Amino acid sequence: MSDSALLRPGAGPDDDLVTPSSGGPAGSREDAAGDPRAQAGAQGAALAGAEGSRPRLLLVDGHSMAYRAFFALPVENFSTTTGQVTNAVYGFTSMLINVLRDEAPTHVAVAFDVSRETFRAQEYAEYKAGRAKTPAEFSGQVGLVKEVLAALRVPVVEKEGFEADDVIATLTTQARAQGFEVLVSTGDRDALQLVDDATTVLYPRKGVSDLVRMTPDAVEERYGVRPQRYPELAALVGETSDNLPGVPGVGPKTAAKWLAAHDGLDGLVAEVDQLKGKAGQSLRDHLDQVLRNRRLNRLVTDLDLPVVVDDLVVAPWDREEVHRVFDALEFRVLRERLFATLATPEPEAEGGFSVRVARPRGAAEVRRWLDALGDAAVGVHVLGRWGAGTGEATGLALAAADGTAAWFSLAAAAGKAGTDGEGPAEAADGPAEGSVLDDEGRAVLATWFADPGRAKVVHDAKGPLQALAGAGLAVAGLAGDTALAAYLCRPDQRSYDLADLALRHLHRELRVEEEEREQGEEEPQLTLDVDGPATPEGAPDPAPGAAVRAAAVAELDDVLAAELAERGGTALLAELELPLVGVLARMEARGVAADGAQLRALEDQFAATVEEQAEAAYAVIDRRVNLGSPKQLQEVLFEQLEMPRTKRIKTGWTTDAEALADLLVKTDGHPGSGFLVHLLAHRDASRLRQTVEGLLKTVAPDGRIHTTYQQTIAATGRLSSTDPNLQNIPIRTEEGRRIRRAFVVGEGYESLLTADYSQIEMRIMAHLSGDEGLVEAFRSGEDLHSFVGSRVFAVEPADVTPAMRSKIKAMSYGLAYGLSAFGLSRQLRIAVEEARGLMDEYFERFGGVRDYLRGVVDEARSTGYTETILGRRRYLPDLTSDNRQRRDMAERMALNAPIQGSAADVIKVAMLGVERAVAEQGLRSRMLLQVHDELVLEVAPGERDALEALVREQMAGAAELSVPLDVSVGVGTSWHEAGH
DNA sequence: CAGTTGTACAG
DNA sequence: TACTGTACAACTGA
Repeated sequence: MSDSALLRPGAGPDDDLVTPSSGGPAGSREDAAGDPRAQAGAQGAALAGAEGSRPRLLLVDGHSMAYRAFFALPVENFSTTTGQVTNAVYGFTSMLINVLRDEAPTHVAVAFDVSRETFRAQEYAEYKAGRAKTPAEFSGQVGLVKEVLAALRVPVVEKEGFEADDVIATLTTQARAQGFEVLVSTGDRDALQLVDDATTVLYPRKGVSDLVRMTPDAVEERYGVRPQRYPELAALVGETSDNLPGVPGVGPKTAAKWLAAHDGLDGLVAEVDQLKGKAGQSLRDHLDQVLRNRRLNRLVTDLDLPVVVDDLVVAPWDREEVHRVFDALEFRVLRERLFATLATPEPEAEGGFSVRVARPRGAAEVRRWLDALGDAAVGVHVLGRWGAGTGEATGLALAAADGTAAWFSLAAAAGKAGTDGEGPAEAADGPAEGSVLDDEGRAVLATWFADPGRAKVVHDAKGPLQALAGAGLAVAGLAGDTALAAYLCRPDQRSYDLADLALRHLHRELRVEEEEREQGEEEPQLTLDVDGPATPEGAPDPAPGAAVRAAAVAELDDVLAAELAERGGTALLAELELPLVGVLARMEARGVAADGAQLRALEDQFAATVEEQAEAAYAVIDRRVNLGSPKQLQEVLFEQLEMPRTKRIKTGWTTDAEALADLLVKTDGHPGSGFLVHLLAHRDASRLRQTVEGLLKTVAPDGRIHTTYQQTIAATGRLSSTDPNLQNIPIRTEEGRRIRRAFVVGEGYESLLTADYSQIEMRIMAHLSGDEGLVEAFRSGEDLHSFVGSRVFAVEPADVTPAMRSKIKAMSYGLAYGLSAFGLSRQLRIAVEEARGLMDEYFERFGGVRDYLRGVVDEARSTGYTETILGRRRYLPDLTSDNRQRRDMAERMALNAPIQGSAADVIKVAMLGVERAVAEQGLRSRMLLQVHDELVLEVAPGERDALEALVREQMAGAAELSVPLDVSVGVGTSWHEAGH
């Protein structure tokens, strides 16, 4: 196997590549996909068609089909947000899924060419020469095709020195001998020589979705010869794609006629002298070339391959890997199609959960049950709903990892349940009142929940905690959160769904495998499945499903804690993220007061401006269009008004504000420039109106806006804010700032206080890089950008002009984002050369920064991850991608992640400190909002000075850096006034 | 009706 | 060809 490779997904060197072995305990490996048990027994069952019928082998020429797809699908419609072009992968994958579905093969493989150094090129140096160089955008996709195949567990077969066709011919020959039916999917006509009664070539007619079945009759109809004769015909006619010239003056018609008349090429050659006319002479002149063509297009059928046909049994695909790969490629629809059209193999799941559900209701029962729990953390799963800072719980399950579980019905508000967040939407406990926890039982449960010594583990705890609080159950002792743990392990994931985690880390489906009643329980209507028979009252019994989830959480907690420990994240979870859960829950619950009247007045005003500007714009172009439609705007600007084209985007030319401003400068005096002015004004007002309307919709009955913080979204460790997003309230324009004025101090409080870190990212960069100049800049207390500017431009700090300062500012911040000279030149609207000069000068003066930035990428490349000051990791596998776009993107992420992430660490520490100190000092003031480097607090009467001191101390002291953490504080009756 | 695209706001 | 997010309207396609 030294000169060939059989590539299989996630296979380490020890793996038997072809026949997954069985045995080995679950969890014995880190990688769920590699768990042999997960696959055992499922072989062939997933995709196979009618069992017992003739076996069918599907062979695909990977290179050929992907290449077809590359030219069939427009590049501009297929690329990821990171810029990776995916048209070939998409087309190939789509084709593969269709063929697997339609043909239901029992065996499958994809063959690839290994290199151009084939025996054919050795015989004929011009073989395949003259082909346009493979576009780089295509080459980069071959690896991705292989990733998809790995995820689908479709074996890839290659043989050094041979083409995919030879591999296919060899496998076809073997399979036919074993009585297989064979399907060959390729865009290479050489494969037509393989066609016979048992072998069909699926040849792409147009693109890759439309495949023609080339049977012997179809070949004959199309080319006039039987399939075995096809290569003889091709030898005569030539094959331009392989740079094999044919006999001049001889086309397929003549060639077919000759072959028929002389019983093939051998006969034709023997009788070549008898041929008449120009064509005959031409053949005689080119006979050597024809014979060479025939040698070259003869496929090799006896290669020594590392696999035999029996190894190619269709295997269940790797669900986790499919998610990962399809996510990365942003193939949402395709993934849906995969799961919808090809029965999911469920390979990773080896079963569900066994639970024994008790239903204690009275105090004694509850106490006895709780006491019976060991010391291990207890999984908690809450049913109910939550969001925007509040919630109500209708029931909850507690479970130990061994499946011992209890269900507690809190069904006070039955009937309208449905959850916000991860829990299943289920009605409140259906059964009669008797099953609801009684008041004394509830009190016992409340005591247990409030006991910090009783460890609880919850999945995505913030919402459930709010729901429990709504039910009078305050929770202390949150010892784990499986969503947070998973996030810290792999912060780039799209979601941390409990079912997915259970599958990935426990290799089990989130379902009830078996439920036993607890000893002494008399509960006749238990059902075995959440979706199973309904209880007499008509509602499904929520207990088993909740119990399973609680048990899964308890079990997952152990596994994830171990994984997190390996990644050095234990303290980060226990000391930062977990304590923060409660802090965020309280901040959400508090909300921030909104001045409704002011918001409504703004809404009217912005709406009026929108109206005016729209009318004015229509007047210029003499018609009404939808100014919010980029498509219609393009028509107006570039066709009707014939303005110069802007930057290209997928759907034409951009109409974004930056481009329009450029256009305005260029077209000053142009009859349509008035349109631009009104359009821009319309955009601004319309955006502001939207923002205000959005905010108004979220004002709660208490007159406050309660955002929801997401703790597991941003890959760098930042929080995010949704519904509404309070982290992007306008501030840069005067109009926008008026919205901030509508965020006001609430009743019973005297003011709002904002406290923000100044230049925290630059300070972190100074700390991490240790650059002496930058460190000195911060220690000097001088204005940062003036200080840096004075060094870069070699002038006194006082002589740094505003223009110089703003250039420096842009550059300093850009550096942390991986800014290029090109990017800087665009940002500053200066020449690339000038930008490059600026950067060179900058790095000359602050060489430590350059060394640091370089080093951080190098280290990430070798370790696979970046790290923040608190050890928060971000894994960036694309750093070693052979695709430049992806690699560059990953490098910029690597530059930015430690800086942005460390800043996130720092403010999170500060938040814990502020919350704790406020409590310790017995202040009534409270923290309301976090905006990445800023905290907003509501000041209780008389506490202003104490609060300011406390906040400054906690924020400045949140980390020990080599430069001071400067905090600026402002106070006022609105967010705007408190700002600075 | 769900998903994608373009635009725009924040740090 | 600057990182991290969220929201919205328009458009697209199953």
